[in-house]
Amino acid sequence: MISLANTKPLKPEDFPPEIEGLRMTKQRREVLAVILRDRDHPTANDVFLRSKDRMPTISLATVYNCLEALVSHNIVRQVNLDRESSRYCPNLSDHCHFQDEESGKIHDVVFKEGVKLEDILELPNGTEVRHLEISLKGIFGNK
Amino acid sequence: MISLANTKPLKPEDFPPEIEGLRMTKQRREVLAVILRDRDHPTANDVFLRSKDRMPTISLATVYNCLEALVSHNIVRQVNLDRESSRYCPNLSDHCHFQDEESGKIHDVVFKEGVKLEDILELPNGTEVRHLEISLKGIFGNK
DNA sequence: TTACGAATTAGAATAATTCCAAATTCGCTC
DNA sequence: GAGCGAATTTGGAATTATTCTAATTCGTAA
Repeated sequence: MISLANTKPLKPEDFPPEIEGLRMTKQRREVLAVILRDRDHPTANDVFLRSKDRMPTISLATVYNCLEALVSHNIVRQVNLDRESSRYCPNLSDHCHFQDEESGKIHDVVFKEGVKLEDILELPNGTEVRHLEISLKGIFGNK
Repeated sequence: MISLANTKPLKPEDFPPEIEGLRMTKQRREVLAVILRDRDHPTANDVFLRSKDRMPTISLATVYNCLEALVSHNIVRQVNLDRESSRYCPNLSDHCHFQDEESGKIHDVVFKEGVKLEDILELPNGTEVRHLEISLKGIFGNK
């Protein structure tokens, strides 16, 4: 899997014609560019509003379509915290999310070196973990 | 904090007049009884349908009210998986949730003895974790 | 350039949850 | 037990995020 996590394409035009088997249309480029530019875990509506700057005709439905395409092709990750709207994250590496209750900001948090799931959870034999989501809330320390 | 996790009150009438500072009304008793009886992580609507058996006049709005009262008084726990409706769980001890992708069933999973958050996550100094939610999906092993 | 399947669009539809205002019930005090 | 203010319940309307639908447009390949 290629990772766009650390690339900084300034323009949607910079994307290749296809990523992870997904054909990159104008709208998908724009949506992806927004998510890679502002790494602040925007909601679908945030992405919609920001995309409209460069592409005033884009519709909210298209943003949802694009997000769903990007997520199902493992190009961006969908993040669900509580019952709030889904957020989108270009960081594909294993990590979890910490929502600061004062600022509302969401921080990526990584596992300590060498931590494995089997070491921390009591899982019955034969269990196959396909998805894992860890979310935290509280006060996030010194930045 | 008292724990109702292992009690098995057969009748709502068995509850004391007040739990965790929350006055137990007829409806709150009924809702709590349902959650303690069938420990299958029901949704608000599930609770509503089941409550109607004993209390045909209860309304969905009341079920939501009762659930919110029970949750905010730490009598039951609200569980959010993905974008699905919230589910409710009488197990207040530290645990996480595993949704089996074949059966749809939700299993409680506990941490291994002695595991502490600080040991597994890279959290900046001064971080105060107030809520933690871990959810897993995949195939749940033997039993 | 034409044709075809895929993608986009606007708006309607859906589903979970919350809000609201009226009716009821509760816990007290007399 | 009657009266009273506060809390709770109720049904229905409102809200919000998301999905669906049907019509249009786009992109590519012949």
